Amino acid sequence: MTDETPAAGYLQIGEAAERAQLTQRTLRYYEEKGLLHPPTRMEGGFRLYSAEDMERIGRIRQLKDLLGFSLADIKEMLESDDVRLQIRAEWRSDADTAEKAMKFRKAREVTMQQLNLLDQKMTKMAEMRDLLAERLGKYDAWLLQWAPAPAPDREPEPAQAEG
Amino acid sequence: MTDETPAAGYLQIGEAAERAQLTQRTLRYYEEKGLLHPPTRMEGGFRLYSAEDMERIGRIRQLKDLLGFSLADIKEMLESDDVRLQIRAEWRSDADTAEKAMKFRKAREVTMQQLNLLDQKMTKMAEMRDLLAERLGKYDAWLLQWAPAPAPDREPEPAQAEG
DNA sequence: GAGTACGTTGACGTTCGCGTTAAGGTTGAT
DNA sequence: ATCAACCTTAACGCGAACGTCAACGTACTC
Repeated sequence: MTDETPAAGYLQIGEAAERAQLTQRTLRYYEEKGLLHPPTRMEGGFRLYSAEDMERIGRIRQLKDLLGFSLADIKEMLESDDVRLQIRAEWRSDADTAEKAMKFRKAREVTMQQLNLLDQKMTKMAEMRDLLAERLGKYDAWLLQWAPAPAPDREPEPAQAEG
Repeated sequence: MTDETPAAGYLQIGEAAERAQLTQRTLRYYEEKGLLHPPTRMEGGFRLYSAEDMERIGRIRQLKDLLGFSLADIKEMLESDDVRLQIRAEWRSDADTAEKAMKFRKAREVTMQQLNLLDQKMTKMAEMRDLLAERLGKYDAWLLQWAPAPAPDREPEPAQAEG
């Protein structure tokens, strides 16, 4: 049993950082900034990241790298996620239905905003893509006609446009 | 003829900044960092931005806001654009075809990279979108069943997923 | 119990992407 | 000639998002 993980399924900050492709400093920084909930600790104080923590870290990377959001923005988005999870956790509590509905509506609204924002970005990106694709086509046409030397490396398939 | 523009079609930095929704400082900064070619100047040294300059500025905004790229990244992307424009400018020069072909291949390659990068981003964004949409659906289902109070604000149409 | 690898909390440093004076020159109208 | 509006460069400042020590504690092995 040469177990490398100190507690089943939990990761120390070193492993966690490596798997997430981030530095330890960054993880601590995210925690400091409230993007990550303070993870559980070992007796001695070592941080232990759960699978959920790792998921959340992944989300952060996504939102940052993919959409280029600031950590502040990401924090907001994650907090709306938290609302959702909290709802699931409270599910069995007998708070009256109206209250639940309120939370749901809140969560729904935030989700909607996120979705709309994403759609906007995607639309614009699609425009950019088309422009680039067209440009590429022109290059290829020219090269085909004037320099029939090496076949084009690889054709990028049309992203997801199909009739 | 109360003409506000000092030279036909050219804008001073004030107007340019306003139209581009950026600050003067930012324009100067972009120039300083090599993202913008030094614009032509008036006798006294005032910057004069051409329509092409303005287009380029627009591209920068797009790349920054939309994709969240760093200015360094954007500079690279723009430089590949410059290659393209340079080709068009040199078009009439009688450099031999082989040389042109080289440049075209170079330009093609860069464009391809940009396109692939965009496709990657779009794919991931689409995944995120689907996730959010699904989540939204669950909220709506719940609300519909348990709290038939206010009709949902507006339905976001499925961005471009069909098939 | 000594060593080594890994972790902890500060605290200061750095780069990016500008914002903000400061001090002065240019333009165009009066 | 003067004035306001606009511009110039230079330089310092600033928040975000970490990097990088320093000093010290923990965990596990031998």
